[in-house]
Amino acid sequence: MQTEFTTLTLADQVEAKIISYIEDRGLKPGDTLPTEFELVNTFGVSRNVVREAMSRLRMLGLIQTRPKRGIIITEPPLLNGLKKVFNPNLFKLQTIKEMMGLRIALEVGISDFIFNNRTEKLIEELEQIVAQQKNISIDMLSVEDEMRFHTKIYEMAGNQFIIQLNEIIQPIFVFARQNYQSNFAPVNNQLRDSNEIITHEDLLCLIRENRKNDYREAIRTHLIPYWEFISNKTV
Amino acid sequence: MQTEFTTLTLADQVEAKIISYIEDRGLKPGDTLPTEFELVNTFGVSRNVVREAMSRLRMLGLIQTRPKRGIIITEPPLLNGLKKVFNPNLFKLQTIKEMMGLRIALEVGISDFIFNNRTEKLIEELEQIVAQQKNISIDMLSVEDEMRFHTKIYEMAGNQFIIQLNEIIQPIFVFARQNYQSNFAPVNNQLRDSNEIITHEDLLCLIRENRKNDYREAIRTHLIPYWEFISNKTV
DNA sequence: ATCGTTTTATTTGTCCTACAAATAGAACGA
DNA sequence: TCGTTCTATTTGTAGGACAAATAAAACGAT
Repeated sequence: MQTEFTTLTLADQVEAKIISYIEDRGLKPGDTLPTEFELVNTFGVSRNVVREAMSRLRMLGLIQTRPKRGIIITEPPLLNGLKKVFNPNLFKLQTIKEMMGLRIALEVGISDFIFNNRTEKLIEELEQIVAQQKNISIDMLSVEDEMRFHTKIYEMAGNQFIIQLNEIIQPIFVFARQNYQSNFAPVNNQLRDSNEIITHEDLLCLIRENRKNDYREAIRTHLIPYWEFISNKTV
Repeated sequence: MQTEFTTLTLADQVEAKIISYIEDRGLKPGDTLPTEFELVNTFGVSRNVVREAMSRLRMLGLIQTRPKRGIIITEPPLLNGLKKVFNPNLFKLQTIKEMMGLRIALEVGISDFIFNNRTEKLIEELEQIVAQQKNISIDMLSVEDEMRFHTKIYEMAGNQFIIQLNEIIQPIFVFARQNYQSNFAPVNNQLRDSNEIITHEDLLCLIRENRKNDYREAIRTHLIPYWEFISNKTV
């Protein structure tokens, strides 16, 4: 499992053993793990090593530690790790494109969820957002307005995990617009010329009128610029 | 940010500061961080604390450490953290349903990707998989056959991140079939009675014949049992 | 006897020192 | 100039010490 450039430290090993320990015994949130001293004895390593390993699991939200009480297993927030490493500066273009791809797939894929969860209140909130957005140039909204609209769409879908995932990967779009602006403009112009642009207003309208099938088609069209971005081999 | 039940340890604080340090300076993979001793001095904490924080970032794949060379920033594998905490035993039902939801959304959402990436080779591989699968009861495949088919579908979509995400959340379906089997049977029967079942053979056929629009509809139908599972409030 | 308070023992959080192991870079030599 | 050896630096691991928190036990008053 270990590649030739990484060495497996004792902390790595202890960490893996603890994770296995939890899985193998089918432990559940609320159950306790052995104390640091017991772990030191069973693994035959220094307390430092055990503490490094536990520190990692603690960060991931897999355990909680309290003096005297010991180490308690908790239901982990699933995206803690992703959130911490999500820094577009560190990503190569391929990764950025894959994030775009994920976003397209999710937003197309949640269409059914939206219409299943649709409430008057949510629609009104979406109307508010659409009403307040301003074009900064022709058919071009500010990043913030874009984010606000799409975030609300995810909210309507109602899946907390997907909502969080969207929140975490949002910065990718700010980043892409800042760094690859030129890649979006031509597609937009082309779409406008052929009168194919689907605006937020259009999407809102379809949601309000409960036109599920039309929405599924429309959201795909709306996302075409991103699709072009990830398909463009020359960027 | 700190809730009333969690205390922010020094390691938590140092970890956060290092992450900000990387973001604020716009550091990139290959760049180096200060040495442990320098961090000890700048933060005024013990080496232990610094090491706990770096140990976490190391685990996430954000940095690499080597004697004499110091601490080097790397492009982080995005799903390291999720992979480590992904243990269905620890999840409440709501979380399991959300994972199901994610899977449905993704699999519906990647339809366009599949037809964009479709190659003769991949189609043949999918044919192989479908040819080798065996019914364990009427219209019911083994978990392994299910996995093999859908994993190949994700592979056809070609998005590495989504492929990894699918690999990580796979255990949820094994888990759900083992623990909530009874929730799938009635839906399946109902679908069979109304002759609405879409099999893997049907999906393969649509892919082979390049019938993109039909596939988009078919995959939604194919996933109805899962949809019912997550919509069922009484489970 | 019960309830509230104090004490005690345990456990994690932090600091420190020491040494081993790896290695980048300098010094050296052919 | 190139390959080798040496040196200094840096991370990895060990172990000891004490502080802080707190669960559980002991205690005391009503």
